[in-house]
Order: sequence, then structure tokens, then C-alpha cells
Amino acid sequence: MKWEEIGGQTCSIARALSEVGDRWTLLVLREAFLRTSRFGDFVERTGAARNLVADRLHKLVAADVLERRVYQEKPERFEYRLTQKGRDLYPLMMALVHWGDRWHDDGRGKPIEHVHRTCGHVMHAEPTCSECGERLDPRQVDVRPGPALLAEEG
Amino acid sequence: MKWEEIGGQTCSIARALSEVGDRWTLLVLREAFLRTSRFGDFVERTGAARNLVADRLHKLVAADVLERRVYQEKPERFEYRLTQKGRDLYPLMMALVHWGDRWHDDGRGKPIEHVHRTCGHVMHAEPTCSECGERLDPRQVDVRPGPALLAEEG
DNA sequence: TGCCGTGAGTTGCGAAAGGAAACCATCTGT
DNA sequence: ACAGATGGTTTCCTTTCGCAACTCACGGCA
Repeated sequence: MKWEEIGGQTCSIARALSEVGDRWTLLVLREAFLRTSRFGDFVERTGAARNLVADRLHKLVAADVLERRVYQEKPERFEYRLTQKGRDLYPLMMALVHWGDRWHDDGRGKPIEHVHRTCGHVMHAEPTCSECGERLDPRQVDVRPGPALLAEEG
Repeated sequence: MKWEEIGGQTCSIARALSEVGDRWTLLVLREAFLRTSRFGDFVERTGAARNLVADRLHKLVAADVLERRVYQEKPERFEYRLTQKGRDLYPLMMALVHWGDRWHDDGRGKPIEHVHRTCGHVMHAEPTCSECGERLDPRQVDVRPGPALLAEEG
């Protein structure tokens, strides 16, 4: 099976991965969240080849995760900004950071820290139940087919 | 820059991606969270080629995200199970699902639903501050260099 | 007027990774 | 003896990477 077909599955993870499940794509998004906006900066800070950065930026724009805007005419210069769809990847990024912090600590502590301005503490993202607010324990969560899967089977 | 070098960056996202940032790897992990444990099932349910599944499973075992156990002798049969490190990817998976649900709905609703047994509702993961419990708003979070980055620069 | 520098890409080519199918090995059931 | 299940490995071909070089449009400047 090829990657173009993956997005066609009735599975939100597969669909999400078909748009942002690529290694360079995720590094580009890391930079976007750190306010990088210009082509050259993406190349420099991700370490990816220029053609790959160009390709990933264009795909992200096509997917409406980033938008490309002119920030200067003559000569035309562009910037790439997160859209709402892109900003919604924040929980994903925070989850990646936290997992990396926890399992890839080389003994020197965290590479970066997140400070919650509201409470003033160094924090990480803690997933909770959207309905009752309790901290999520995977063992307390049942998975069952949703409308889309049921429609498909029946 | 090659992918092997990425993990060496002083960046938790880069380090995380070096282990689980691959497309097939993430689909394999999706299955692991859905209790898939056998080689043939991974092949069938991810749709990946057998050689790729074999490669990804071995890498995940080497990274201590999965463990390979004999569940039957004569003939020897193996199962792949999430380790604690693997189970800790739960927030990442929930973030992927939720993003996919929100932005890739084809009008037929969610492919799968998560039910919180504790409160009985269909839910999704909501990231909150680990310190004060408030719902996370990216604009309320400051990013600053952590110990590892400071040690590197100074 | 020519020349340099900057930003944003595009092109070309050898090397690495991916994808499909065939093949192998071990054991069980009939 | 032979088919079927399980868990891979090998082979071969195509696609994608990774790197360097090149283009293009302009602005400054001497």
C-alpha cells in the first residue's frame, strides 16, 4: 500500500498521518510553532535539504495547515504562518515534547521549558477527559466504533 | 542531514521523532494501542509491506517501545507488547486522533469513539497544565531554554 | 553600468528507502 | 503426504532523499 492511499482509511490517525505524519513535516511544524516563518530559516533550523523544505511547505499550505503570505513586494518575499488547523496541532507537539523529555533525557535536563504564564510554573501538557476533567488513564477509556465505521460496515 | 543525526539534536521533538516519527512506525503503534500483538495482524491491519513491518517492529523493540515475547513454543510464536515507554505515547495517539476527528471529518462522524468509563461520556483528550490543571492555551505558555540547552551554549 | 548580496526557490544525480511478491522454515491438523 | 498457519527474509524494481549547483528577481553601491 502506498502513502497516498493511507488517507482514505476510515481512521483518524491514518488521515492525520497522511498530512502531518512525515518526519520533515513534523520538524517544519516544530519550527512553525517556534515562530519561524521564512523559507531560509526553515532550511537552516530544521537541517533539511532545501528541496524537501520547499516540498513540505507547499504540501502543508495545500493542506491548509500553513498559509503563505507576501510580507514584502519588490522583491516578493513570503512568510509561512500556522492556520487554525495548524495551531490545533499544539497538543500533538506538546505530547511529543513531553515524551521526548521523559524518555530521552541525557542527564542534562530538558532542552526547553514551558512556563505557564497563568500559574507561573514550569509545566507540561497533561491530557484530561474533555467531559469530566479527570486525568486520563488509558485503562479507563473504552474504544468503540463510531458513526463513520458503523456506516461503512452496515 | 540524515535521519540518524536528528536524534542527536538538543531537542525533545527531534529525539522523539528519531524513534517514533516514521509513518509506518506510527501506524504500527496505532495497532499496538488497539491490542494488536502478532506479526501477521500488524501486516494485515496497517497495510504495510511485510518487510517494513518486520523492520519497524525490530526498531521499536530495540528502542524499548515494544517488547517481543514468546507466547507459544513449538513452534515458537511471538507477540509484541507495549512497554511503559510505549504506553506513554498514549497522549500522542490521542492528540493525533482528535486532530484527525476535527479536521478530517468526511461528514459521517468519527471513525471510532472513546468512552471514559469513569464518567460515561464520549470524550477526547484535553491538554491541561500539569501544575494548575487549567486548560492549555498556547498563548499563555512561554517557551524558554532549559538546562540542557543552556549547558550547551554556556 | 557592472557587480555583489539576499531571499526563495528549482534542477540534476547518485544513494538510500519503500513496495510487491516470492521464497523459506517450523509446526499442526487430516 | 500435503495443506494451512505463523513469522519472517530475499529479491527486484520504483520512489524518495540528500547534497550541491544553478536560477531568478530585486536593491544597493561604486
